[in-house]
Amino acid sequence: MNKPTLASLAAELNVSRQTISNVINFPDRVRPETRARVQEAIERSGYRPSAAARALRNQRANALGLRLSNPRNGISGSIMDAFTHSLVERADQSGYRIVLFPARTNEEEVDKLVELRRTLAIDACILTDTWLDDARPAQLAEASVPFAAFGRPWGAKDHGRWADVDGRAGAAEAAAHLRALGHERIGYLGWSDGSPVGKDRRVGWAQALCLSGDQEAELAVEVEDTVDDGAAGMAELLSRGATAVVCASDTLSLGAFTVIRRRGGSRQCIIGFDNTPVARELGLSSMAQPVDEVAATVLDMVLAQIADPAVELEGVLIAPALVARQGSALTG
Amino acid sequence: MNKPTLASLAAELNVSRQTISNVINFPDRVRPETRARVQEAIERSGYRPSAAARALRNQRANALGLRLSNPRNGISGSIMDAFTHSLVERADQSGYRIVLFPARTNEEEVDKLVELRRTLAIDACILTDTWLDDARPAQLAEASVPFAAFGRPWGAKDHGRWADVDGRAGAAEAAAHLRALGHERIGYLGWSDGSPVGKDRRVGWAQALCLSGDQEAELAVEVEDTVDDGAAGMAELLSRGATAVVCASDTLSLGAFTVIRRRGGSRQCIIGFDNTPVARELGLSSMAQPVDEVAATVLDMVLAQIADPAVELEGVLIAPALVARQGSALTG
DNA sequence: GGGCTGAACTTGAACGATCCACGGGGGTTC
DNA sequence: GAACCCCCGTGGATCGTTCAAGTTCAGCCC
Repeated sequence: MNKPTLASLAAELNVSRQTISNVINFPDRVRPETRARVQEAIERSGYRPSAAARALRNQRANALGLRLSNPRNGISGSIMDAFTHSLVERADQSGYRIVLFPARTNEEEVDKLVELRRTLAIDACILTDTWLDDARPAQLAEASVPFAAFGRPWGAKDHGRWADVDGRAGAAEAAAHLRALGHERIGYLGWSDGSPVGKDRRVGWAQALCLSGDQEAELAVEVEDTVDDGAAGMAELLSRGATAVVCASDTLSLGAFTVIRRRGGSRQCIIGFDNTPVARELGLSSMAQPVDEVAATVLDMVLAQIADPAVELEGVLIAPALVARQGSALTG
Repeated sequence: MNKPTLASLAAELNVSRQTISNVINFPDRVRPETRARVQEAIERSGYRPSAAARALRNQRANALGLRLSNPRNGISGSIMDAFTHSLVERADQSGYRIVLFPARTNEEEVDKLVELRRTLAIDACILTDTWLDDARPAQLAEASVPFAAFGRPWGAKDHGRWADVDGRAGAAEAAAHLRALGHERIGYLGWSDGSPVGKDRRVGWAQALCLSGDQEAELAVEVEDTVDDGAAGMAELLSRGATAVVCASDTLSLGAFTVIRRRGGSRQCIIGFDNTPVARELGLSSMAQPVDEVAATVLDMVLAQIADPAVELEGVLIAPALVARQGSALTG
């Protein structure tokens, strides 16, 4: 009834611990008939190698750290949720577990990561929500904690260990789609927080439409990321003659939608960002972030670093995909 | 530059490993001046005890397993998100980490939990999304994996290791609130999936209003948990003379809202469930689930079991709280 | 037949923290 | 002053796995 160990199994089978270890880790080092005998015993006894003992001996935890980010700004929180899902699933397939931990600030996050790494609780980590001049990559590199980030090193020195969504290309595609629908004055409804992500999306929209500086200033409105502000911004854009809009988030596109709807317009003139459940439920078009590809990429990056700490990597940009919707009979 | 260990620190300080270990784990066993000297050295060198070595020696991982539940049904996914947040934060304060893992089915979840437990990767686990005749509690008990569940053992034998939200009380409070606002025909917009959670909420609504069987049948409409179905259900309820509605979810209440709004009604006659970001953004009232208390309770329960595997526990019901909103100037 | 090779398996020694039995010094008690 | 206890601290053994260095033995060649 006690947990079987290498030693107890070995005694029972009259072979050495090492032979059993080899059957598990290097099967071809063992003669086929011995291997079969050992494997049978493993199955029968339900033996599982102790992760703790392995971690101690190999100096490797087979785990990755992930900060549980702060409750997200409203509706758009679900991107991180989806990203976490992909990451956990793919990590699992590579034999890695994800360890969650809380942190209120970036400093606390780095402290905890370094601590987790020292204590052999994780081998590497994944960063999210990178910001202008984010200090975390440099600090982690300093402490030689392998990492990869979902998000560019905006402004900071390029460390190459990141994957990000190409917001510029996404906004450009959205704008082009609206133009293909026949719209000639297409507005941009963005964030006033000065975030690099927001600026990037705005540039994509302006470039796709080949706008002059004056035109861009006229057709872009930047507000806080709330439904109310989105509605107010949309009203403003309509008054400036826009007939369609590219939004920096689904929160804003929801606000825009409330205005369009009241005036009897079609929801097809709005394209949001992130393809959240709300957009799906309301039949609003949105740019879907390729979180699965991003998760796969950052995972590959940390695994590569674990295998070879000196490996050189290069950042990767992945374009989002337009999910065009036409609403539903009832709520249309 | 190498990682300090107990042995290396001990050699440097001319004390034994045990003394340092005592300073960390049982400070009062060591003379104050020795303690101070050791603590200083710990700070200076940045020494951290190896979690792997500890786990091996103590047969305890200081970690809890949590299945990353499947992408949730639309808008309401955020409850689990909030619950996870609370859990991670509180576990951290007790020195426990949360290990995420994916599972497609309940069987796979149990298998992985038993495996994680065997390999000493976790000490216990948290279950969520309990369902009618859920087999997981019995299976985990069988494998002697300590656990606690967010959700009652609907239908199954009461194992006592759970905390849940009292949906019945919540729906009753919502109904009473609407009546206090002067409504006399208050409908219920619920799920057609036959879920025990949904039935429970419906019972709360009916009891609070002292409805007869006929009245209940007339004023309750059950549909799928989508915005469109919610809108259709609300239209039906209005045609039956209802002037207000208690909804089983914010998804449904959003659907109901689209109908009420089109007819120029006030959003105050709608109360949803889960207090999701969408409800907040749109100024809709909703019953907020006390996820923080639930997380605290289940955490206490697993810690108690880790300390004493034979401990007897009793399930806990916690009432949700009404968050009354009145909309905003713009979207009102 | 001596020596070499390689396959198949065994053995001892880590990894780093904690438990346990014990030792030496100092004080108390009879 | 001898027996006893308490406090502080020591060193060995232990948790379960894997690495590195053996050992054994069959097969082969000159």
